Amino acid sequence: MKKHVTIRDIARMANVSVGTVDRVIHKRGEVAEDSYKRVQTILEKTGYKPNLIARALVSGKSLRIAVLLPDPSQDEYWEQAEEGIKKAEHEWAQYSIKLTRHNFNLYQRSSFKSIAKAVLKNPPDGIISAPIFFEEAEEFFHHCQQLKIPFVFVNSTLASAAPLSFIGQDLCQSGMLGAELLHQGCNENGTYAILHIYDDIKSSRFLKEKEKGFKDYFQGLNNNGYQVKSLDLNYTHLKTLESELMDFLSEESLKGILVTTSRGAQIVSKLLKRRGKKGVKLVAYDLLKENTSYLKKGIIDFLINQNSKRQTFVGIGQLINFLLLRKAVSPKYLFPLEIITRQNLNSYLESENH
Amino acid sequence: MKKHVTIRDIARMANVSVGTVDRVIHKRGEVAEDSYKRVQTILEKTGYKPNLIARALVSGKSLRIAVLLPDPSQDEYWEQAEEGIKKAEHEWAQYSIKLTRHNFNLYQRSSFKSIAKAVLKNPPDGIISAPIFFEEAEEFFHHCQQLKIPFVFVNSTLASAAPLSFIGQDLCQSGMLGAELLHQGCNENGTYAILHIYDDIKSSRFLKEKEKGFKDYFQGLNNNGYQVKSLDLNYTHLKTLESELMDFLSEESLKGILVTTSRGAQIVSKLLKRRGKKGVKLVAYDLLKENTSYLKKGIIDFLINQNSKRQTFVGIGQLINFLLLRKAVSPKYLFPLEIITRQNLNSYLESENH
DNA sequence: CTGAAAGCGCTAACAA
DNA sequence: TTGTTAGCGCTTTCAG
Repeated sequence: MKKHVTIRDIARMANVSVGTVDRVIHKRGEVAEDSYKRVQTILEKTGYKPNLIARALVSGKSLRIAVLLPDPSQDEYWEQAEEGIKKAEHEWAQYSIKLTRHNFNLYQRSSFKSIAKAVLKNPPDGIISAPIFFEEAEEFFHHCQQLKIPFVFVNSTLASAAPLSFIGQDLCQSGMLGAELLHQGCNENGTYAILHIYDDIKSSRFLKEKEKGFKDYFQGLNNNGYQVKSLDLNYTHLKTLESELMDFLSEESLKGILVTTSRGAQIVSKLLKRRGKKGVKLVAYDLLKENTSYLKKGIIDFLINQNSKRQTFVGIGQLINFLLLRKAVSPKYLFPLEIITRQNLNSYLESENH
Repeated sequence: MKKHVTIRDIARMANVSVGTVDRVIHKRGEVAEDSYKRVQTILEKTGYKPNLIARALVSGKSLRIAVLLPDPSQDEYWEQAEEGIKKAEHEWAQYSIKLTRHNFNLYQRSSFKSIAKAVLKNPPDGIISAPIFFEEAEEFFHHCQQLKIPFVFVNSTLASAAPLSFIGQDLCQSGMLGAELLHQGCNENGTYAILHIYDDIKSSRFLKEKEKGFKDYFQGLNNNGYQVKSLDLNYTHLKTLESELMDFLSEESLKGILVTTSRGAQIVSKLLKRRGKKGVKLVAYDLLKENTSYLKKGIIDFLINQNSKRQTFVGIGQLINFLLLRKAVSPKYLFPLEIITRQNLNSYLESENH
């Protein structure tokens, strides 16, 4: 009865041809004012919805999307991100999407700069990236905006760059969650610490957001029995790092530690295992191999999953929705803060397959 | 260069027409043996993948899917399931899918029987359902199988019925998780209980799986300091139920309770609030309004999310993938066991919007 | 400025 | 048993 209205239907109703209707739908001009208005009203009145299937079919032209992310071989987190890219590639194979990798060195801002530049040698239809290096990213994506190349961010964002979409998590809330996981259950007074252990001092920008949440949580308790510490450690001198950490762990009142980086989690886990847990809780991030192994052993109590695989998968999807299917995309796509324990770990690992 | 192989390409390569190729692809016979084999080999050699877009476009016929689920107005869990159905309806609007609701009474097996029967008055192309009433479901879905109507199950399954796909969670593992959440942190000895509070005694089948996991967890600890209890209570006499529960809560050694049903969670929360938490941990299921409210108040410590909304959403998707896009669907689609606390609740509620 | 027409890849009805 | 052909709804030339 109320079958789907097609472009043909409205052409008939407006006494014009399908070509004209298409012109007003895509606002590509060359339409007489009155025809335009006539078509426009009918479009609205009928609530016309284009058939995305047909649209995708006809535009056999293959999109080219640039993947501007850290080298997956440098870091397991970004290796998982690459898996999401691969999965998307497979999922959207029908649309003959062309993804080209542009991997930069995670620890070298100059690398980002040059690799990013190379992307524009042959401008793609869209870009997926992570603005890890603040200034460089800001400059580059401003340039993209001028070139009208849409881009999405995963993992972290850059408000000033106004991406088509940001796919990630609320980092401040994530810090609060970390605090809660350390503190809940045995509501003991004591010292709770947030540890940042990294290579490049400049990536700390995002870690500070987690730290804010962490501190806010304890502040909100209205209880003076807690001491909150934050510690920034540079990874470059492993020996001194370890001894500094051992000092830290020897503190009697220490009740819980949130480690914000994956490297950090591995080091702290190792040391904590060596000296014995002694009631110190440990919360870390992401389903990396070492992390899940320490989780199983009971050294790590909880993991918070950022799901980098799904982030990139969704990111590519958003880009395709926008570029190919011309669907609306939400500017912010925040993932839930997933809590992983020994007992639900497998359910997460297995559902990754979907 | 290596553009996508089309049905036309292989027709040319096999010296037949597209019609013949189509016939062998869909195995609808009427093809000479040698043509068949020739086409088949070329199909395999080229690794031909049909263009799902084109396929969906041409089959303009609208699928009719029957939704055979409990009345959403009876229960908030099933209300959320209905939201997933609505979301799917919206998501797939392009394909002009027709969903017809057949809601049965959650507390009345006879209702299922008659409503299910009505579904077959005008046989749909596919069915999404939840086999809550064992015998009735078994009989009905056997019938569906004979009629070659594919069906998917959400929430719980029926192995003997061999659904096209089951979308849900591992209930036994879910029980283990519940146990872990109660027990972790303060590793105190004491009594841990699993409570089933329901209206219809026969739905207990699924609850027993959770109970098994719950018990297995404590058994696995190799520690005699724990006492594990399970309690089955019938909801019909609220007054006696409450007094029984109060007795139960008064036990000194009680450390934690896992409540397996949503009604149960509300009653236990109320009572626990009245008499004071006194260190008793409470874990319940699902993001229902009352549950989240008790979670925020700190009466409930953790919720395990079964995500009925996404279950039905995915279920419809599986059906459409199979019926319309002819994609392969996995017979089991297990969701991760999501842990909800005060600090990540909002991140889950908000991500529902996607 | 507008309309007619040729496809995108696949399906199915109809001829041969 | 085969090949031919007319669409599915939309986009995009290319003539008027």
